[in-house]
Amino acid sequence: MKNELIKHSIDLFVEKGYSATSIKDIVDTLGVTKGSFYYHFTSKEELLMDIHLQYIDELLSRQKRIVETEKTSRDKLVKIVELVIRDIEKQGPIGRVYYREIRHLTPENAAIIRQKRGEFRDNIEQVMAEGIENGEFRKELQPKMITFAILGITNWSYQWFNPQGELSVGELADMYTDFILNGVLAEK
Amino acid sequence: MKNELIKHSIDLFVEKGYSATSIKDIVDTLGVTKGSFYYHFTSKEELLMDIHLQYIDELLSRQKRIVETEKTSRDKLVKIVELVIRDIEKQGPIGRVYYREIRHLTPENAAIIRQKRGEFRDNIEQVMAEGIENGEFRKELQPKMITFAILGITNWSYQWFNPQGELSVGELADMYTDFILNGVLAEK
Amino acid sequence: MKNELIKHSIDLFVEKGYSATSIKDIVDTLGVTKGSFYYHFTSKEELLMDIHLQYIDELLSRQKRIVETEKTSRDKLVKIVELVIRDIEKQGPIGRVYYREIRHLTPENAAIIRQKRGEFRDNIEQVMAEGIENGEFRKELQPKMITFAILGITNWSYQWFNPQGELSVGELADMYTDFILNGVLAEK
Amino acid sequence: MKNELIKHSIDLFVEKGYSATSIKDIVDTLGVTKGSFYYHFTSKEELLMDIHLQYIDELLSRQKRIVETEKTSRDKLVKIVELVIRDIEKQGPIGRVYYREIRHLTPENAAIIRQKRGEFRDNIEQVMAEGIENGEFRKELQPKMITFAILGITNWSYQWFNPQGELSVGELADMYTDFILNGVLAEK
DNA sequence: TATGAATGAGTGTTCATTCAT
DNA sequence: AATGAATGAACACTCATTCAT
Repeated sequence: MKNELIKHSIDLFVEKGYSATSIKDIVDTLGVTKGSFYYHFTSKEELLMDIHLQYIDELLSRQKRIVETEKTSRDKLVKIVELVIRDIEKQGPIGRVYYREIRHLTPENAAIIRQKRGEFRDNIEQVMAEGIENGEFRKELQPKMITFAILGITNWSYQWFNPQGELSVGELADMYTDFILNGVLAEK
Repeated sequence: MKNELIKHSIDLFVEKGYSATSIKDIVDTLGVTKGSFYYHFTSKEELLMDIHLQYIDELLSRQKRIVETEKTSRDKLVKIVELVIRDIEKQGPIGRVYYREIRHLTPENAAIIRQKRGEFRDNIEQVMAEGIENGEFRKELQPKMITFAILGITNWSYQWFNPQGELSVGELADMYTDFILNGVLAEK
Repeated sequence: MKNELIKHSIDLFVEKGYSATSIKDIVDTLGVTKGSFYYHFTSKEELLMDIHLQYIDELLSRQKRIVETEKTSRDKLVKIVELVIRDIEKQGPIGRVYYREIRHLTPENAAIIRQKRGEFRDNIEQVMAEGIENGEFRKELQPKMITFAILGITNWSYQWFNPQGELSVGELADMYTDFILNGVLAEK
Repeated sequence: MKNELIKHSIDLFVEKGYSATSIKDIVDTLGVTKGSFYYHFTSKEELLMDIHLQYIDELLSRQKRIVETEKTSRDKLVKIVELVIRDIEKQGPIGRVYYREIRHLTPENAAIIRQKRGEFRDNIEQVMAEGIENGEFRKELQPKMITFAILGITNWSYQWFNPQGELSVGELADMYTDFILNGVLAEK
């Protein structure tokens, strides 16, 4: 039930936004009552926090595995980009909620999520820094700014990319890793 | 007065989001009454539409001038990226409202804005296509996808970049044009 | 201008009711502004009072002439019924406002109108009483109740009768005077 | 609770009219909150529709029984008049709301009510037509117009008759059936 | 005469939340 | 684990009225 509630509320949050989605909207799609919702969640915000946590925690753990497994900075970067892009299909629309509704969390909860987001970003930044250091990436790059640029490319895809369209997530991932590598790889 | 209302509401929409900002919030910051708001706007949504129109129309007209003035595809691309990045400082926080709140427009109004967004994107796409054709840009690039990547980089900056921070908009623009050019320019 | 305002507001009051008609509705149909309305009327209620007064005063004066002019009770009654029925066409929809919106007058103004309504009713009642006394009408009738019955027949016509329909006001008046006379005239 | 709300709102609608009665007025008389009102009704108009339906449905079903039970046209007519007049006391002031506030229903709902009103009128018309055919009523009568006259007499009573006054509903009913019969019965 | 801008109280309605059952 | 009823604060919006110009 709790998972059902989460699943349906994500769809609604994507479609109408968190503020514009009422508890009634959520429970109506499941045919249960509001009281039932409040048995499983103490507040609407707790639900939102659950969604955020679930998403970022999975992303972080998979990112960690990549960093530990891959050898070269180049491969680490490629795999992380692929992770985020391919997730558009797998995790579905949750990503859009994730980037948009953080301001509706309480300051404390927002801080927790921001910290985890920071971790994810820091991990990319570190890959960049290592790559620059070991000569894989160009020396002039500023790891922090390039990280934001990469996140911009990938996150923005959640806004416009349709996995059911003419391009598959795989093709999009290939295209973008290619583009990014061209921007960062040192000339041979 | 109408302009004052627009200005203050942008700040509030940035901070709390459109749905979470009440008309009362807006008029209170100006010390006027709700009745006054409704003298100038027929609805909250009209205000949001005004904000969207004002923003995209200015962007479009400046983009048009760039495309007409600059000679090479490279310069066109550089200037457009600069236009968007430097706007973070000039137009201030309005950009964040622009990308986030479109779903609160009526379908008709949203369609109008989406069409103008499409124009802006199409213009970049055309610059890419021209550059590829005349040999300035790499042959393998897909104009459409690269355009989305560029928009991802620039738009995402509205989410995190602080013009009062250690980096100026000018420096960020330089960095990003450099990164993008590296990704698209054909080897010499 | 004042007369224009009265004329258009009657139409709106008929259509939507007094409460549901706003000053804005009224002035919009004339293309003027609210300030203009308040130059001519001190309040919305004053307008309503004007409408009531105009209507009842004309009715009363015409009724008075009938009572003074006609000889028999029967003719007095017939002419009064005709007066009210034929007015559906002449005065148009004002009658419907008259009977419906009196409760939106201030108590003082409502009292004035009710008193004039009372006069109109009393005059009919007196015709009935005279007719009974002089043997024209049946002895068993109670003037007061019959008066209300007659007013019911005539006033109700304002609710359903369409002067542009298959029946003319003249025909309706004939039919109803006939029906009423059958109910009240003493057998010969 | 729902019934309580209906009961109290009828009183207020009678007194001040539908438009001039606010939800707050209604719930304040019961000491509950607006939220509670909206738990039971989806809108103010739904409440108005409920009132209309409740009234006309009962009237129609009782009218139907009369038409099926009574033998002569005369008796049918007498019983129907009595039904409406006696209802002033039983159903109380609801009748006044019924005839006055129909224009505040949505067009769809108004159509439903108007159709039921039409049925009630048609049933009387048919009694008239039968009575004329079988010789009980005068040949010259036009069933439709006489029906409106009868409805005028009875409905108007809702506006002025006070069941607690000097006359009882029974006496009023007798008086009016007598008056109407005099107007319609064929001479013997 | 008329306007345009503003007011402030009020309207119908929504909604997150509570709680006895 | 879930319901049905209720709350109360908030919301977008309306409107009669005022008033300087």
